[in-house]
Amino acid sequence: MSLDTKYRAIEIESKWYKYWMENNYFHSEVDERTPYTIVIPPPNVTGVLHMGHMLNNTIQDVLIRRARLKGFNACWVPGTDHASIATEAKVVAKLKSEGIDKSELTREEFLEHAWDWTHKHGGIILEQLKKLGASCDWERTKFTMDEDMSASVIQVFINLYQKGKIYRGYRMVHWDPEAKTTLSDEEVFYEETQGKLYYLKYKIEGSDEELTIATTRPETIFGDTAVCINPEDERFKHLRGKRAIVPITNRVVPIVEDSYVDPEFGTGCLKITPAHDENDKLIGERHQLEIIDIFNEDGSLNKNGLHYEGKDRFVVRKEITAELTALGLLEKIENHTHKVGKSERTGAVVEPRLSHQWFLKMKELAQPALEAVLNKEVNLIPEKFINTYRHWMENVRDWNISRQLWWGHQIPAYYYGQEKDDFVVANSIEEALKLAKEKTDNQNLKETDLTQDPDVLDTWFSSWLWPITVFNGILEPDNPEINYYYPTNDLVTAPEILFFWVARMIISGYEYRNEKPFHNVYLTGIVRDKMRRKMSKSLGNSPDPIELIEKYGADGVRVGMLLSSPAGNDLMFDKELCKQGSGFVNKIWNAFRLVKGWKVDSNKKPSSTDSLTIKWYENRFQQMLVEIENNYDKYRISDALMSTYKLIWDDFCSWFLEMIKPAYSESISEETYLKVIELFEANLKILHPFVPFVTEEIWQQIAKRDVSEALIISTWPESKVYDKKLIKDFEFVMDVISGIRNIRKDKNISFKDTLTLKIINREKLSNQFDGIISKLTNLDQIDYVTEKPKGAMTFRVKSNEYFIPLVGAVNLDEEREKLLEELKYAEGFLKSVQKKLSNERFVSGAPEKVVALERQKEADTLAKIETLKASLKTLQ
RNA sequence: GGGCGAUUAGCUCAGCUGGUUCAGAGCACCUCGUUUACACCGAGGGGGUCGGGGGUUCGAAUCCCUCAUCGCCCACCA
Repeated sequence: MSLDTKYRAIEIESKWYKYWMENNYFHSEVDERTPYTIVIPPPNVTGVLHMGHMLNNTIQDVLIRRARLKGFNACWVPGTDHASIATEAKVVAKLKSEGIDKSELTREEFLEHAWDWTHKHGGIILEQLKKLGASCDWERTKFTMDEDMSASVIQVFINLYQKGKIYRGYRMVHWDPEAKTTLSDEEVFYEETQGKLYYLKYKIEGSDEELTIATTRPETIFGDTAVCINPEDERFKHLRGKRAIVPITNRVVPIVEDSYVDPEFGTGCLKITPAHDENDKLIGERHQLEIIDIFNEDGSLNKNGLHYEGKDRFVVRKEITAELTALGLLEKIENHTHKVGKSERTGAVVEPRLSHQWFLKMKELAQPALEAVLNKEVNLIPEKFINTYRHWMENVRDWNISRQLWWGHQIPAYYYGQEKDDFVVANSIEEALKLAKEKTDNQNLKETDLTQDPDVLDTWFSSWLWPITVFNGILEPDNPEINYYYPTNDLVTAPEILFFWVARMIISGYEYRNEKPFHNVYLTGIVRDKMRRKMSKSLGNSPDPIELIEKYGADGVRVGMLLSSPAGNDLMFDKELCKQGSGFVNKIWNAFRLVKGWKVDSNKKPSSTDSLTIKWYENRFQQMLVEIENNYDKYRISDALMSTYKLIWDDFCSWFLEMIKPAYSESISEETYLKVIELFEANLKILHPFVPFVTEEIWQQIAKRDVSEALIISTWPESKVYDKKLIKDFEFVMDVISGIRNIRKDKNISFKDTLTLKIINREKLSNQFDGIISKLTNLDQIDYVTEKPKGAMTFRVKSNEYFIPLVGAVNLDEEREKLLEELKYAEGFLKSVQKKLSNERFVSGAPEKVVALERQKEADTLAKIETLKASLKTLQ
């Protein structure tokens, strides 16, 4: 049976994934082993896989597979997030396309549609993760709106309310007029926008004087309740205590003084619209100004907008300009670039809006979470994020947790009256009724007198509990699962959600478990295209991950993703990387094909060179293993991969297999063969986290394995001390081989023609390597000599000289030229070393070790120069 | 406006507390190659005054200052 030259990823990958699933290797139960836990950053339930997920989950899978091999009870909990705004927006859009408006539906009807949508599209992303090879414990799959998850969220809300951490406030919030909901600060992004500065004239009451005010938003004049000047500003001194007339509305408003006003900007006076600007609101509070809200929920003007009622804010901005011009109240318009806040979800320009919202007090809660990161209780990788984290946590503001949506966890507050405080917080209407009766002392209250707050909680208010709730640690804080798996080990996520999510999980961890949620946070970079643009659907520059997998194989894509993604650095993704990845997989496959094709002879005794070669690779493997482990320990996953890659490609394939493989039509001794297989298996183990499929395939082809012997659950190689001297000797040998190959190349001598090698062995390198050298360079003879032979090509390794006699092929001038060049370099080098050594201050100032090293260099170079000179002489 | 990190080969990046892992890796590039695992291969090779300038030091890619460019975070002046 012969194997394909090309590895066929698709069939093989689905075969093994199925096998792993059937045998439940991904599943974890509490047992006596040490746990190693990762909770997945739950993707949006109706989302599809993008490159960011690919990167993220590849890293998680590498970590979890390695932990599994290392004997930990590895548990990777998957799941999805209900993604309140994003999902609701999708459902609304879908309904709209069917001609249904959300406002026509009752809450219940809408939710039914939303659940339909969720069931239809939910979980697609998890199926895609399976294609990538993600070894999640699928039995543990969680959804943030599962019954127990929801109950946990509600319980936490009630608990925080009872602790006085949650309050209801009338605050200026970011309003998304398209989604008709509040946004948190984090959900708003600011974009540099070319806008205009409108100079409006306000008449002064009882005079002909006009006051010009610059504004970017002329449509908000309907909400103006004051005009403000700086008290220090001499120009407006005479206006103190007077009143101004707002254009169009002709409302008379006071002129107030506040140091907030920058006399340098615009005209030095400001119109105050407390309902629609955070700063204006603060000024309004200081001067007890009236608040006039002029907008509807969708960003159109309400009745306060007079004849503009019902028109969109941007339409009004245009039209009002015309009206103001007609009235002669528009002095001028200037271009003005400023940053405009937009909704991350819908892209709509955010409207500051006053409304009743629920808030979580953050200052105190954040304290332990801040300390945990500062004292490395929780490690951020890379560390550069600690600073940003600290900055944010020290300036944390109260968290607006209510959203004017239906899809999500409905806030468990029940209103029984019109007054501000006429509500109770409870986890059921029955309990709410009981509490309301107690609070009001009114035993006649009925359930129908109560209305639950229509708002739902911010999505992050459920995901901030994720590491706890996936193990049911809120409802049953002492259950064996949470006690065993929590705190989790590593969290792998994007730096963009460091504050949204990571910081808040740390906060809730300390609040509810009195313990961090994870030891380490690995922050990946953003996946960008070659032009450094963030990969996004709208730009259309993101490849479809599934297509990539189909083209390059999951193993290939995994390697491609990891080849260039140091923690915290953005990844410039290029399909070429996947090509390199699949090339690597193919290389491994072909190495197996080679070994598999050998004729094995049980009667043959292993040669001494074979034994030596095996000994070398065993030691080299150990040396590289140290490096690989080291990279993992520092979470340098790309480096760990690169070290593994080089070990397999260079050391194992290019050197080891070439050294060990039997000559054409010859057989290999069984003992040697078994050793090679053993080493191959060790390779497979360390490769497995990166390329799980091809390694399992080869593993299973090497021998018939029963279910308890699959590679995925085998054991990571043990670290042993290794022989450095042997490795050094082999490096030397490799240099010799390269030297011979160079001569073949220079002289255009085919590999088929044998050569004779003569050696002046000053380094006393053992002749036990001769077999290896002649095998890889096709020598017919090796002679140890003391005199340089005539008419030979030559090269040196350290002070050893190697000669290959070639009749008529040696060009003496060329040789001399080369030698002279080498000599020149050596002499220059010597000069620089000696200069250093003759510097009194170097010798006395530098550490002894360094000086000794320089002296060694000097001696070595001197010896080399001698050799070169001797060689030159023989050339004369 | 405030803070943080960057700038090393054509590209993506390593270079820890200043001195043989000090100028590196992978890819790309160029040359050569039907050596019977692999052209998703093999053997070679070119390529950087470590962003500019200054300083500290016997010695700087590495420490300090300064300028330039880029990126991120936070706040936001109408």
